Amino acid sequence: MGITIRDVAEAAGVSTATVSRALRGLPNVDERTRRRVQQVASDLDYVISPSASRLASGRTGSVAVVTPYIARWFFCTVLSGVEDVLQEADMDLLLTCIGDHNNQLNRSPVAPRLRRRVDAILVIAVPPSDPQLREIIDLGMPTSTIGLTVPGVPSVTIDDVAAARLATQHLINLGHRRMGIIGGSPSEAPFTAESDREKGFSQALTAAGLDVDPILEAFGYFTIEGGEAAMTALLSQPTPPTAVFALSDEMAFGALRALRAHGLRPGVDVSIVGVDGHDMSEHLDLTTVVQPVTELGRIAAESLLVQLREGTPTLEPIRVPTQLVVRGSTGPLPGLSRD
Amino acid sequence: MGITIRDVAEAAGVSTATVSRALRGLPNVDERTRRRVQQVASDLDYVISPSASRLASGRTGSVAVVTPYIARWFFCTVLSGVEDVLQEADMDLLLTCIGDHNNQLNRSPVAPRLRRRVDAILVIAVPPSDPQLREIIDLGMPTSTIGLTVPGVPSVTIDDVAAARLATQHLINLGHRRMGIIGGSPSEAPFTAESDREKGFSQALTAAGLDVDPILEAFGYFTIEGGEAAMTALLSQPTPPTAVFALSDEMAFGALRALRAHGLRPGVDVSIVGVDGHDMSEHLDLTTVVQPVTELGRIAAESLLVQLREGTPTLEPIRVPTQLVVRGSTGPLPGLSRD
DNA sequence: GGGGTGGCCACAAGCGGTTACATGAAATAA
DNA sequence: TTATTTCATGTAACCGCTTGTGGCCACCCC
Repeated sequence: MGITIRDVAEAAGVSTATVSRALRGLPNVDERTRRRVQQVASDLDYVISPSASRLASGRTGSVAVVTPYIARWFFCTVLSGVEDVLQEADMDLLLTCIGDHNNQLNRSPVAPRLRRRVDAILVIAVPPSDPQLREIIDLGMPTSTIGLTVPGVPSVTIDDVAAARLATQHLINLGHRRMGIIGGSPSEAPFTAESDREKGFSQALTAAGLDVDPILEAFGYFTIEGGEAAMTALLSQPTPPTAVFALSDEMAFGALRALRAHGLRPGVDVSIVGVDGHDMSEHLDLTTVVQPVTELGRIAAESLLVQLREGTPTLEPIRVPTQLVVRGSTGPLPGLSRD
Repeated sequence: MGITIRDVAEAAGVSTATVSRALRGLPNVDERTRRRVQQVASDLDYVISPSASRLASGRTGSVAVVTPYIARWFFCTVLSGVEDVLQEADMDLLLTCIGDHNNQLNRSPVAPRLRRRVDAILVIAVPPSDPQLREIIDLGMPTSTIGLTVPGVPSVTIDDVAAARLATQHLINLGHRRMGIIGGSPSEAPFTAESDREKGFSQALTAAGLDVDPILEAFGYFTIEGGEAAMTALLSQPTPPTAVFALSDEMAFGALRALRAHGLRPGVDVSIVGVDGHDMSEHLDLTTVVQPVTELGRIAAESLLVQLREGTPTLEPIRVPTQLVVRGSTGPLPGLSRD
């Protein structure tokens, strides 16, 4: 039922080899021949068979995106940037989830789902210690990571340490001294972002001559509910923090909610700052360090395409700048004289 | 560099045909032979070449998901359900965006991105009048839609009319009489959900003997900002509504924000109800009609797989039940005597 | 014991492209 | 003029799997 390259060749009066070259824009084809072939192909409504092309050439023309979550803001936003670039480049995007997506364990080997099916792989924000990540890297094909850095593998991230410092310094500048932090999870399989942001927090405090009080750290597991619980825990301290740095906006949303539940006003009684630039942060009036997430995906996809074309990976991690956006959830230390 | 079926055949002392049948679980293979082949294949770390298999069999083993947006709650949540099922079924998921994703126009033909590359297509919530949707249907391959219904094409949706009735009836039951609605956009290319929900709204009002006042309809374009603007417009009426039905949770979020900006308390001064069951709705204390979005994707994928296996599409639309979840954003008509 | 009847398997012809190599003509150099 | 490139195109051997056809053998039934 399908038109084949042979039909086009016949109709154009050339060999299939010429049709192949003409349609793919290869050199050594007479311009008039090329145009004739293109015309015939489009008249016949010819569509190349990807399977045949892939089999013969060894290239698949597709890129896999591997992610631990699909239905979470950061991940689907990255994905959307990636999709945009890949579509532009006429590449297929093969999407696959690993890890415990949707709270279900999914630890089946990922390599068989990828081998021989794609030319390159893009991995979004999994913990560097993830065994499935190892599998992927061991496949030895062009790979790039987004939101995490693995030595020897190209990556695109923000400078998480700097972002956290920025957020924390903002709180320090507002006069806060007793600073809390809402982390991801207690050390097991941390994301790169997680440990780096904690590091930045500590650095900023230390630089300002402040102590890092481990009692003021709670864990929110990067969810809203978790953030709420963490904030509640912090508020139940004998001397609660006056300002809290949440490692992600979603946890900060939960924290805001906990504040409200305690009758405390964000930015007045307690300040909260997040990291992400989540869509909702503006609407919840959250101060946050914005990272250009769509761009992260776009840049990673683009650099991967370059790598595919040139064969030379960009090994130095690509760092994308962030920006502090001050909103109502942060304010001066209560009782601080400002007149 | 890759191990081929020939290597396996040699090592197992059988023909490639037998290897092919053995590994795919086809009948007419001796159990002992099958086991031997499987053993050899796994010893050799053999991975079948999808391109070759596709070329020879004509089946691609992949399903396309076509969506107008990736980074929006409804769409990525559906996608995650779809991915889950497809992965389980060992099918590749080819993701492609159409329409104006990320506010950029993208009206390039979608058929060439799909033809010969997938066995079936899943389309998420595009307007039924979308020309790209026509293209897809005209491809004539197994197709199913999620969140919209096209005559003759299998679909999975909620009963949008009923959902809207449910929401509206809830407001009526609370004593509200002057009801506003935040719609998508003024009539041009409406989503199925859009027109159906408007219909349900009208039905409920009419059934309660109330008028549908066109002045109390504003448009929010399914975004938070749009919802906020729409609510602001409604509030500027000489006689603003006491309760508003928003066609989506995201628009309802915007409406809540507009209320707050006007110093009005949701559920006390003005009631707001949405549709979706968005992740954030609980945290924003929004009353909403919850639709099981992940399930929508899951069910659609499953029925598509059945169709692929049996060859018989389920033509009657599959309707998934919804549920009204009452939260703080709706309350009795202000001034209504309740003692 | 001859003619089914199945079960298991090998043979080999595709599937629809890509690409190394060959060819021949025109252009250029010697 | 002849030898040498250069360019456009054709030839044909794959790429690695699937599947229709047919062979062989064991078993069964009259």
